[in-house]
Amino acid sequence: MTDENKTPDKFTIINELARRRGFFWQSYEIYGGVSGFVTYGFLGFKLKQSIEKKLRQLFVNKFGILEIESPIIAPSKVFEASGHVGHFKEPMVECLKCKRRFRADHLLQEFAEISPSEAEKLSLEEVETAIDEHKIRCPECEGTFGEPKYFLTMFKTTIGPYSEAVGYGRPEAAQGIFVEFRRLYEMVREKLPFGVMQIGHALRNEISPRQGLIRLREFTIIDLEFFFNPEESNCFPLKDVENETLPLVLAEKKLRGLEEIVEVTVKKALEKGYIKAEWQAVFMLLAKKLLVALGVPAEKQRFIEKLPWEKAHYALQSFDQEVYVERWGWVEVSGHAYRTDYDLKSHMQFSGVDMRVFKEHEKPVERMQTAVKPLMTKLGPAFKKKAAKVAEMLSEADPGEVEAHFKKNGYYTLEEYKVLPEHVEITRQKVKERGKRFIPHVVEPSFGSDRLVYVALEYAYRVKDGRAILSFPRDIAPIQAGVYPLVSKDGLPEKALQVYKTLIDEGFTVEYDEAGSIGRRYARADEIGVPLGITVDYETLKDNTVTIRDRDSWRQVRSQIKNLPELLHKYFRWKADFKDLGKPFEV
RNA sequence: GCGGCCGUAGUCUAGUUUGGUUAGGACGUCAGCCUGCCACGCUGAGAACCCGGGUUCAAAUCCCGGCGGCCGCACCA
Repeated sequence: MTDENKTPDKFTIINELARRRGFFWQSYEIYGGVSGFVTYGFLGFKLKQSIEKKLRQLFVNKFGILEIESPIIAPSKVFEASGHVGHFKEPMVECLKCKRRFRADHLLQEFAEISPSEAEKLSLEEVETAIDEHKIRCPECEGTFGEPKYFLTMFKTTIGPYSEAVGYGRPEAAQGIFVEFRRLYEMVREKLPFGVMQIGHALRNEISPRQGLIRLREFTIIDLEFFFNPEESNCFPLKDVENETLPLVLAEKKLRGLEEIVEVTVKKALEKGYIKAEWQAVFMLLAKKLLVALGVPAEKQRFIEKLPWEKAHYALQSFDQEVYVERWGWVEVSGHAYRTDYDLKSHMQFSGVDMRVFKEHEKPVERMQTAVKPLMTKLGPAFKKKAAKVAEMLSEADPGEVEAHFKKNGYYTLEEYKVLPEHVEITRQKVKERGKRFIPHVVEPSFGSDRLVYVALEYAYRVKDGRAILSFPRDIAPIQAGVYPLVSKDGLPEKALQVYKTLIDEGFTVEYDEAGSIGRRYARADEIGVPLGITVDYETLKDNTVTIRDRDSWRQVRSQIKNLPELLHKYFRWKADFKDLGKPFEV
């Protein structure tokens, strides 16, 4: 803490409030704390749950998206196939003089003109040799470099205590979906498009996580993988949203040094090719709506396109949804990547399991097929014991190619065997092709749950008469209502407790508080964002009415206790406004 | 990970320069009283020197290491 910065910024205030009131705090405090790990208290946990619930309302339920849960630890094969082992492990060199660190592969690209793909393949020894050969020095201070070392930002472990089997903590939940694709596709009865979502923890062993909920080593990721046929335009929700706008910052503009936001409709973004996949545009718009529902106005959001070298290895095109926060400016809250068939294709190669789906043509397509049929009566005498092997190789060969060789040379060679036209019979037959097999494409909206919690907090925070208020949208508030006796005597607490129990039975999240003065109780509730305060006063004892107080306007209305459940249900479902909750009440 | 600044109850902080009483205050919390609508008041209680080592008769204070925080650099697939 330095003296110059006496006025704390919102990040500091939110973190302090979060710790004091139990939203979240750094984990393992009794052992000095470990950076990059956070524990949510009761309120933070509830808030996070409400946010995830909101996302389910907007995305998941509407499109029949399946939600699953898969393990955090995966065998190394999974992340080798996904490309993460290759991309999370980078050779680094440190300048012995100024201690700055550089990506060794980047240095080689820049100063030794080694292509990125070649640089990636080099071993540590080769990297060291190449640096020596090209006499590469520190670009900052001309110092010499120490030995190159890998840094790996995935958490590594062994599966089984005595085992050498390497496992990794997942850096994203997406792979848990891709590896199960066959089964999931069966579960939706083999129909495209469909989506699968997973909310769960992910691990990234960050070098220096120092931004509270914004950058954690263990965090909650929301990965939604949406599978579709790239050749078929059946993005059914598109028409509902095509005239709504997205704030985009395009890569081509960024390249020219402009970070200007262009506000374009979904329709235009697709027509102009700004966004390459229809589903991606739809999810981006839904992501914008989600953030609005969490209290972040549209003008504090933007979608910034990643430049080719900024993109993840799996993405054809990707946008980061960013929210403006006070301390850091634009901060990513979700990523929208067009992953194409990258992941499924890769798992198909590594596992040998067919990840393709079959799509039936509307009408079977008929076409002529050439086949090369070995004539064993001729092959036998010609190749003796090797005849069977030759026959097998022939059946695997491309018939068109065999035929062409016969025409051109009069024979076809298979390894050391020379096959003559009389050894085989070439047939042509009509085949009906009923459909085709292809690998579905994927667009992926991926949210950082913890970042959503943080921006919801920052945007809910305001100060009124010197008091902190968290003005959460009513449906994400961790506690929905507080019930208070006006004074803690004359039977008011007993009556208030009755009201409290009634509301609990109705399924509301309610707190009861009788400590201190009524003003203090309102203040305490405002600070954790309780939208409604229900106060039992002396009138209540006469006519069973209570006052209801609005957190944001501090106005009050008066209503019958027996009507509370219905009124509150309507209010929290946005079917009623505060003024509809009762008759205006002035003290 | 590097450099700079820093670490005292839940929070903010006095004390550290110059080692020496029972580590002081405010807010919050809890209990009791009070309280007829926005942190009222009174009484009381609980609660702290980041961790480890060293120097010293004596360490919150000086030294070293670790952990953590803020800022900058690097990193953020």
